[in-house]
Amino acid sequence: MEKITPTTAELEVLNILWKKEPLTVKEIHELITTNKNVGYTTTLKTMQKMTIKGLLHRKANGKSHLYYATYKQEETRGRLLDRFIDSAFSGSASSLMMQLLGNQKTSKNELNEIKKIIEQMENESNS
Amino acid sequence: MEKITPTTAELEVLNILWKKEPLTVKEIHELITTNKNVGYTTTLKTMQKMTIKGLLHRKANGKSHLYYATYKQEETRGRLLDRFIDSAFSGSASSLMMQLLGNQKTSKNELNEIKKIIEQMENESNS
DNA sequence: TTGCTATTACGACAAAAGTCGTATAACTTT
DNA sequence: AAAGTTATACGACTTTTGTCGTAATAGCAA
Repeated sequence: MEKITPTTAELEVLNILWKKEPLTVKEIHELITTNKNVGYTTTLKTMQKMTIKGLLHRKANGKSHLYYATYKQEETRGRLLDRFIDSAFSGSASSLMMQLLGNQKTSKNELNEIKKIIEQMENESNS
Repeated sequence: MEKITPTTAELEVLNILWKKEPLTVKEIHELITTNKNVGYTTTLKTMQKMTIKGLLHRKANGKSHLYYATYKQEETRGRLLDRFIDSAFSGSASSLMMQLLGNQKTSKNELNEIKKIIEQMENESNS
């Protein structure tokens, strides 16, 4: 039962759906193929499997279906993050943070965003 | 050539090796089996595959071998983190940070540490 | 209502990841 | 040097992921 850990391909679908829900297979496939190059049935099959696993659910809509993400973005990402920290950072969240901040690929804008978030948290915890 | 992205099982080995290097298969296997339950040949095979891929290298040592990680912890973790941010957080590092701070209850001291590091980075990039 | 097209359903295959059994080889010990 | 022990080598099998071809179906158009 506890197995809400989508794969990479599944996350592509979810990330799209979390932005704008619901969507049809066709719509999602069009968005996916702006970056990547896969056949329509591949996307369809992925989504059908996700539905069976419980990651998605759907509603008939004329001849096609409208798909919804079952689990909220934050919940799923939290789970994935925990797993990732365990495997890649030996369970140390602060190691991950340091890595993130030290990473050259993190842009200055992102750093500013992060700084804002931290300041905000500090204010909250002071009150 | 560019493929330094270890799998979960491979990361277990690397995380051990990064702490205390070099080690034999036996030593690593003993450490792995404190948490998990796998056969000796499984660990051995994993490490042999890693050696072929270039993730590990080794040195004869009497009847056995001493293993070393080829890539530094920071480099590997950076690569993994980038990939993870892409797939799980649609490429947004600040989203990940927010998730991290929202999930884990980070202490005030740790927040200050992080803030310091960010300021330091900003100064460096301004110079 | 007959056919056309869009969509889904189903099955199959390939590659990647994880696991282990058995064989071989290399030291030790006697 | 023979026997025993310990480590490695190798191959095989299983599960998970990703991919797609082909068949069936449902709604629309003529």
